[in-house]
Amino acid sequence: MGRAPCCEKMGLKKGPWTREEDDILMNYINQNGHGNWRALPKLAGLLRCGKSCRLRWMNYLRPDIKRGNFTEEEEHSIIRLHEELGNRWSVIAARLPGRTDNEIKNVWHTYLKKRLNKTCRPKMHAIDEKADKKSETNSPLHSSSEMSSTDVVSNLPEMDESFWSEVFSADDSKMDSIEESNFDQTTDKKSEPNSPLHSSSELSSSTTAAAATQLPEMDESFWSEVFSAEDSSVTSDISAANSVQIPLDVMETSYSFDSIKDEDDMDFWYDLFTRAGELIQLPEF
DNA sequence: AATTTGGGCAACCGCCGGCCG
DNA sequence: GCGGCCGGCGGTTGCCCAAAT
Repeated sequence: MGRAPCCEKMGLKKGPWTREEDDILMNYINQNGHGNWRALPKLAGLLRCGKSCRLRWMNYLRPDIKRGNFTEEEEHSIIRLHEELGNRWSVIAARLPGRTDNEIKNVWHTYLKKRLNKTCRPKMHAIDEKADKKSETNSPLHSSSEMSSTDVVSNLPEMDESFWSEVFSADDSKMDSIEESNFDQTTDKKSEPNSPLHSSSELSSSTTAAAATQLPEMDESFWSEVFSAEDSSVTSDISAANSVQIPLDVMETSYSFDSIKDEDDMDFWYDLFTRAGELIQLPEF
């Protein structure tokens, strides 16, 4: 390419826009349209490059931009669309009226991605471990325990975006079903009636898969509470049951790395995360 | 109260592809 | 077909501010 950066010329201002600059740009575009962005700043009397003007207009000054926090519905859409489209922020933005690609990108990187990672990482690792162990032994459950939980955490792989799609390939219909199922991601996941582990089958597997794309806030203390309190009612509830269905609130809200004690635990985690929504046999605790 | 840390967000940078002469 | 211009896009940076220490 070799084309010089548009702002290379000296004398062009960079950095945050002032109110006065905003007014000038807005007034000019309202009266004349933006036309040629490169020529615009000169015509409007701004000491900015055209690119900067365009960005300011597109991301901030346009009258049709919706300001303020993203709604739950918008967040769901972003997660779903990102799964479907990847990092094509402009395409995603086009499907969210009033939202800019930059805004969506920011929301993704600062908020939604972390939520996905928080929930997904232990599962990834569990699956990784499972694969490793399967390559070493045919036994899916063996008790050798050379890897500490510290190692487990330090060896966590980076999450690949495609992984999420592979594991929870939630499509639109699934998203619809979750919406219809009155799944309330705003609810505190530890609160009743969404008990941490229960034996009913209220939640379909498609619902679970879809909900995995919604990922509400995680309460990291939850699993510690479940697994560390030997005499807790929750633990005894688990022990008393032959099988459970892993409910959404468990999938989404809870784990603690500290609760991963050994490789048997890892196997449990593997089952937990890969068979959520199914009726599963409980391991021995 | 002062300092550090981390999150949120606006803006910048470099690359790409389409258009046009 | 080629090269330059331009708009658009996605990744990244850096500032600001609030929360934590």
